[in-house]
Amino acid sequence: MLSDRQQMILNAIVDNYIHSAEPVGSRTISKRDDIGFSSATIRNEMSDLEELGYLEQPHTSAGRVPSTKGYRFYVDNLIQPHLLEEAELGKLKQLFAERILHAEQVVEYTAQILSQLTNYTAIVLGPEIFEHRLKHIQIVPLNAEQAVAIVVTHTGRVENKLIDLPEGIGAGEIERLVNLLNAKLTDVPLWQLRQRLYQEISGEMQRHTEQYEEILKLLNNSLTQEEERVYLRGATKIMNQPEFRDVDKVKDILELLEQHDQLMNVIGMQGDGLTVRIGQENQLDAIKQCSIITTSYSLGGKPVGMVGILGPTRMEYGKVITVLNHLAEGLSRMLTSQFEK
Amino acid sequence: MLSDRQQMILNAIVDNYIHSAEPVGSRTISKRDDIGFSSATIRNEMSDLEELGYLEQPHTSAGRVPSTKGYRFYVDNLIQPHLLEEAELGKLKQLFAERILHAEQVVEYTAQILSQLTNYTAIVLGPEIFEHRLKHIQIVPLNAEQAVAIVVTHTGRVENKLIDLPEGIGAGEIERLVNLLNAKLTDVPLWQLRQRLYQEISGEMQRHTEQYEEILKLLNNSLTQEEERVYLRGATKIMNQPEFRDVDKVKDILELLEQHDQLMNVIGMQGDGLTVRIGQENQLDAIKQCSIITTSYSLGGKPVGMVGILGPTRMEYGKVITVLNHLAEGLSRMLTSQFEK
DNA sequence: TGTTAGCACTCATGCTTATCGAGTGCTAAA
DNA sequence: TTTAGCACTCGATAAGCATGAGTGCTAACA
Repeated sequence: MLSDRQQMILNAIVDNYIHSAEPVGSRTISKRDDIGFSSATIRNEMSDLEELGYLEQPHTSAGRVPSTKGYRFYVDNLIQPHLLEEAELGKLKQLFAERILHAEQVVEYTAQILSQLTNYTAIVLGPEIFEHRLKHIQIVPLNAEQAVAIVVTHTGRVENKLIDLPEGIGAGEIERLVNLLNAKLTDVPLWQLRQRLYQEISGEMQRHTEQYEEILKLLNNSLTQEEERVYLRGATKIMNQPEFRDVDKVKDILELLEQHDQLMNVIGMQGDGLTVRIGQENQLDAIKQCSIITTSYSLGGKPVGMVGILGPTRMEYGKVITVLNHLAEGLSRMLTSQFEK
Repeated sequence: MLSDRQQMILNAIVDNYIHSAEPVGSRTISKRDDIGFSSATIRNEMSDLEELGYLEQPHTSAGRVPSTKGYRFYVDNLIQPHLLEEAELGKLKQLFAERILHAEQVVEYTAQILSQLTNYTAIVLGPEIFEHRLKHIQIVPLNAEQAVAIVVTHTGRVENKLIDLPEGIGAGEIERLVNLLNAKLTDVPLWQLRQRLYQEISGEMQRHTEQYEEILKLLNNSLTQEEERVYLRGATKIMNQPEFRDVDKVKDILELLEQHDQLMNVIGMQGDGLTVRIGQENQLDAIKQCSIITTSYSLGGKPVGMVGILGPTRMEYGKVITVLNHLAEGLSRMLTSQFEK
């Protein structure tokens, strides 16, 4: 275990490095007000901390830089609560004061603000609400061959899909089917739709033509699967970091971020609650020099989505964590109050 | 006016530079099979071409590089038809063979393929169909306070918006209103909706409560304005270009591309048909070292959207123009056949 | 008169060498 | 246990130099 003094020094080094982006020397530390030792003493401790794996030296005559293990210790044990500025809090409050927005829009704004506040890349996922309950189904024929199928959930989410109509089906028949579907399936959770579709309707079905069967299949395929949505903001912020002045490094990261399905791997595979993944701890090579902090937000106590920040390992952990917590809490409150009626 | 030989040499230089990204020397040109002159002769011509403003010299003892004026002449007069490879044509055909897709999805795929084929950044706009005619309006109440308003157009586009309900309005009343709206407004072009809403309905209105007025206002505000959609793919491709190995240059460009409203300025302000905007000819500083090629695609002969490519000034103009033409034509055909029924 | 060979000149690039200084590790004294 | 002192390391920066691609100019040639 690290001694108090070692922790103090480690803390000072990480703090310093986070703000300077330069390897930290012993003298820099000994000059700090909160440290009362000479540079020689610090040097000895630093040497020990390096041996223990908390620090690294880019080369012999350079200062020290925190290792992944060092950051990990910092995040787990040393981090101090960060106070947000008035202006920052204001922005958050403003976001949560918005009304008349779809959940998706809220989430989109969230990403925007998150990125603005932290100056890092924001990734926001969801909300993936398994409890979406069917509020209304509608089929609008466009012409003899095509129609738009629309599903509205109790949360106000609207999904739509273009479908090919079976040949020779009339407007009246479609209307009858839609009425039937609405009567039988309203308030059914979307994830149950598939089985209920056949359970409830099959009895009635026999009295109708096989054309219904056709349409049901289409509905089944197209509307029971909700697409997950990822919002990405401030992807270019990473280029502000001095350690990413290299086009090749940046390219790998931005290419990763461009693929939204990959983003799910980056942010989605984390547990609920606050998670910090530092440097090497990341699976994907492209972001082994980055840290990712995520947390989940919830609806009625149940986690439904994620907010996350991607930045350099040399990230302002304290601030980001505070912002994320605020945001997730506010989002949860907002969603819950809006949809739990 | 440039002599035939000058044109030949300019063509050779641009060609060479496009593929090598290095300033082109007189010897390189004189060695080409299609040029039968010594390097000294070429040197003289190059000197003249520079004086005329078609070429530039990075420094005294370097080769020549085309100026904006040089590229312009190349594009306007020298460019030779480019033949697409079998595989490339295949990808395009495959795209146009897709069925049962919303126009937006087609456009999204288009951007994807465009970027893949050219290895540059693809920007696709639209389709902005002013002729969208109303097919169906629906209002689905979620609870006592909120509802989702949905508009379906004859092209299968679905727009939706969350609205606050006036206090004390009942489900029956909403249904009556919706029926009225559908009866009166079906087949009205969206852009006329605003005026027709009041024209047609005002007579009926007087018989109903002012709550209708409230809802009409909401519909008016929220649904008559269609949002334009920009699709961006392959933004990171610019980093493959040797002249963009500099993080600061890249940053400016990517930051611009991140703002979708700015993209409209980049791609939208062009005329119909094929447009090439080279380097300095661009308004925005961030892309003064880039070229943008755009063309419009149409529905029933009327331009409704744009496809464009953003790359370095040193762009493969011939190939990009060919691909864009193919694509715009195919898209137009596809849209027209799908929606002009 | 147009073309080309020849040659001196320019200048970015890459390599080597020297200098500088931040920072270290070790030793010995306090 | 702490710290002052000192030799040492090594990246960063600058200076000097050679190289070579490419030019412009001149003079000879067809």
